[in-house]
Amino acid sequence: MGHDLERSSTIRDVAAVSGVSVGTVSRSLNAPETVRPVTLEKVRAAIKELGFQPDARAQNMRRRNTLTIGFIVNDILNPIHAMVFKGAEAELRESGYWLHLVNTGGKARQEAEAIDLLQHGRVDGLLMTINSEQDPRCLERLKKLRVPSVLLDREIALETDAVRTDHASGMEQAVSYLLDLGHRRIALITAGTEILPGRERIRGFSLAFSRRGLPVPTDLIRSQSLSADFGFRETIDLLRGPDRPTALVAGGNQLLVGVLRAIEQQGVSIPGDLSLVTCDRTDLATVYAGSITVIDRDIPEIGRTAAQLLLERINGPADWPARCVVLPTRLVLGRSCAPPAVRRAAITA
Amino acid sequence: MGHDLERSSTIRDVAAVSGVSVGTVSRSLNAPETVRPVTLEKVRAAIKELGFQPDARAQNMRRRNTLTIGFIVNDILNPIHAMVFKGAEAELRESGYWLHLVNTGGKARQEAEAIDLLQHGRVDGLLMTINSEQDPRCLERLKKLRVPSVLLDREIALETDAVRTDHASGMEQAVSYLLDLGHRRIALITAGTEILPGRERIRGFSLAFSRRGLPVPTDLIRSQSLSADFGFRETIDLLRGPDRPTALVAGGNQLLVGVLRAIEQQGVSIPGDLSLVTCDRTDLATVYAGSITVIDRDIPEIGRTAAQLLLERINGPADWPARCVVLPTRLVLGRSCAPPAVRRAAITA
DNA sequence: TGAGCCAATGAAATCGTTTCCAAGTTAGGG
DNA sequence: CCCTAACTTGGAAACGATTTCATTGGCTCA
Repeated sequence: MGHDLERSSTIRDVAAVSGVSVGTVSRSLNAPETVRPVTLEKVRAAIKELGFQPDARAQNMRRRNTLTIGFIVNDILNPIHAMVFKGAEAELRESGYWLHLVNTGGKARQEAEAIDLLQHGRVDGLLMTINSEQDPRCLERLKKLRVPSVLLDREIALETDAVRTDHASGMEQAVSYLLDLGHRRIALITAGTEILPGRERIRGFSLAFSRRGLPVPTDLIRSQSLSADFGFRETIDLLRGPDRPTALVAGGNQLLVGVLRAIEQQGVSIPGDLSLVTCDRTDLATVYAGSITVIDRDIPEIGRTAAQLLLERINGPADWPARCVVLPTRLVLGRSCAPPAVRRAAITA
Repeated sequence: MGHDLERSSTIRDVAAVSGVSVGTVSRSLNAPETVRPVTLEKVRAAIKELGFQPDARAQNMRRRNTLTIGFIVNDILNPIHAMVFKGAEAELRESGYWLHLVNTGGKARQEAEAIDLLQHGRVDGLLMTINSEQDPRCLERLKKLRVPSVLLDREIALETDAVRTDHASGMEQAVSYLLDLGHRRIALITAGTEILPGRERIRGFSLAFSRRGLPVPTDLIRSQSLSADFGFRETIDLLRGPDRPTALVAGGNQLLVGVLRAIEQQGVSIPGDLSLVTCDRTDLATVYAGSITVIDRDIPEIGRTAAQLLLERINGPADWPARCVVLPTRLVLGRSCAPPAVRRAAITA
């Protein structure tokens, strides 16, 4: 390996070799237009000869920044988060930033800890999908945050820049589509109301019914978690229950995994026995049953937008008011929806 | 937001408040057993009063490390990479390290650039899945790498620590299983031979045939890329071709996406018309057709192992010889394989 | 030819820690 | 009671860059 064997050269070595002062070397690097061409040439020759590259640690120290952004996320395995990350990274790398990725597993303690540790000179800014919107420990940390930050698809009781998605409209549109097809027993499985997407999706779901003067099938709303396990459990329960739904909306891409597992296990045919809508166009959603109807959104755009907000906040004046960008959704039809079959349950209703 | 409004307190402020020298404050933090209990108490009180936390930039500067590891990867959206990341992160965070995640998109230029820029004090070590095993630019960079590094599932012409997977055995086992079922026209779609997994999978594939004295169906080997698009194209081609295969191995998890897309499009039934085996247990693989038979491996373990190798390298003597750990695979049966249907092609054969 | 100005450069301070060294303090043994 | 050894502590020198300030030198213009 041989790393660390010979000390790497410093700006002082370059100065010595090129016969100028360290200040001049520094200026040659950071403001070459202020140094005489002939001097610049000497310095550059020395730099090349020594293979010099400035030490990032020393630069961070002196410049009082790190060109690093912290990206705090529940689970990078979730393709949504990975796509947001990619969007943000593409944007930030252009401005010379690196990303610290921190996986919290959604646990409040880990989240609080991450926020804490990333302070004090480790990062210049933060992009985060905090799951514990109400957790007092996290809120306290966030309140005394000393670096700019952007919150992704979450809402907290603080003035913070944020990028959100209009989940409510998307859900309303999807449910309206199902209602148009003739469905009434429509089920929704989604996150708990402690996080924004859960609240918004339930709001959109209910709105679609109430706008038409129809009663909201509250017995079919299962709102607790975004995990595949929860999706599996609730789908089984819904399929086994009396007066079972004719349509189901998986309100989360991980939930879909559980929902489909249950559907496979129960031998339910899509869209014959059950119409299915999901959120976010993942591989699974595009492949299964020849493609599932999906409430789609431009995920990388979330990351890009967040990155832009953050950069503006970092470079702009500190006293700007907090901004919140809400991105749209659109319904992309697949082959997973059809009018409900006329079944006993439907007739007796 | 109010960031950066008041300068945060330094170790000097703490020293002033507690009435001791900066050296003592530093020792209170880093070697509390060497400072008198009563002094320690004073210092701790001052720290609490001021809300002091040491500046990471200055620590990095002085200690000549950053407690940061670079993780260079093709595409974090690939669940395999995300899982490896999680495994590595869990391990490294325990030792106090953070991870810089860099997405290269697999382009040699980006990879070379990432290696370059992460040098010189930005990270203490590197975990990477370099795609351009042969790219001269990358090789050159890697050769003069000044930080410890571990290569993931790749092979380069350099002495480097590495973690690999025994793809060949896994593939041989899978193909043997298909041969046992009676298949002879078995197709393989996988990466090009410029990267290790491609070479190894083809080797294992061929081995299974030759061990039984059977001719290797080289016309059914499609080795070029791990992308979904390639999987789609080649599957369509294989299905349309004369004497079409009765079994197919998707040699890569992203390839599977394309393979399934083609299968859905062509209305092929699994396992009725075609037996299917894939690599790595992704959501798609566990859900589709009630679960696909898979050449499985413990992915997080790759990350954990790599992290351990790296930590040992960082803390150990610099002149250890390079080590290479090869992790095993195992075949997990799903519902995607069956004996081949007796078709015209099979009869004439 | 000399005053004045601008551009280019060198020297030194600085960023906030850690760490080395020397000095001061305490305790224990003779 | 003194001497030595072992603890504690303060002061100062790093770490490697950036940046300020002062100086030098070369020009221009009167």
